[in-house]
Amino acid sequence: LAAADQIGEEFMRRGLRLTGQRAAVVRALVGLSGSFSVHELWLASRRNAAGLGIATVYRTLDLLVEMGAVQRVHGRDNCESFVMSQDEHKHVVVCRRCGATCELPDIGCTDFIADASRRTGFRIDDHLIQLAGVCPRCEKEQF
Amino acid sequence: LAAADQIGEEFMRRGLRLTGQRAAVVRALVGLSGSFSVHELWLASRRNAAGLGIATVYRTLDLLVEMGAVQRVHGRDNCESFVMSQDEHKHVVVCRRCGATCELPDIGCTDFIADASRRTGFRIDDHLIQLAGVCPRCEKEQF
DNA sequence: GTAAGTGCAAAACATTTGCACGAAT
DNA sequence: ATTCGTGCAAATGTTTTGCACTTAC
Repeated sequence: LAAADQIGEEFMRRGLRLTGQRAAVVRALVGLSGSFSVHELWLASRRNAAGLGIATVYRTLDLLVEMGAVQRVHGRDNCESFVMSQDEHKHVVVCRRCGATCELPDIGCTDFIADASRRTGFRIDDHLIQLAGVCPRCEKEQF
Repeated sequence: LAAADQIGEEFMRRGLRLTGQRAAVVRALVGLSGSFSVHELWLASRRNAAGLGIATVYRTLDLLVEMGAVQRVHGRDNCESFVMSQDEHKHVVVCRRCGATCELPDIGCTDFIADASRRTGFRIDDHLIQLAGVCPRCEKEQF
């Protein structure tokens, strides 16, 4: 996919080496649909690079988050999932059943945030908005 | 505080015993302003109950979350903070500097969520909205 | 050639659990 | 009395780190 190449270039741009292991993680990343755990990403990456250590996945994931290619998904309790983020900063809807995700533009929540700022007096400069539910496909497949 | 008593009653109502340790945790809880970690709650609770084990704090915190008296606070990365929640389900604004929190009513985000549902086709039944910024007090205290 | 990256194993944490003892009803 | 709750310590699971070895540049 083109997305993988784009991320690869971003590594270079930042003066980071695009090693075989990092490329393997990135290729696995774009192959995974929806949200995933570190462990899942590790398993998927290993198919592209035998013997890949999980520590490398953690280290690469840190970089990917830092460069905005991946973002953390927060559940009501657990927060150990991630998703690839197509663009800059988007909100995400996660399917509680299959983990599928869908992104949403910022537009629409600005009023809400401005109002919150007005009510509380806080200077609000960051927000975490994540919706959860059931995706159309799972909805159709009955229970 | 009255809040502590109210939570104490909720324990009884659920057929749970209001032990000295649980009361100590609750008293510490209402004393803490803003968000706190498990460890911080443990330290504060110990002042009310010497020798209190951290396992008990974890267990009590689970109950408090279950009964809606406390909710988890999600940061962009770490998710190990909690806040006391006055009412049912509210959104929270957290001060990145001092951890102070302020709650917001659901009203205002319903349009946004309805729109998200329309756009994505998901049946959305849960949402996590947490804003971050700087509180008025910290803002005044310069840098 | 050299700095950056990797795998491995150990360490560091955070959280949960089993169990014998103590406390509340 | 009997059940429920607690402390302790061990177990668990996850993430980080130190270090010798390797690799991309």
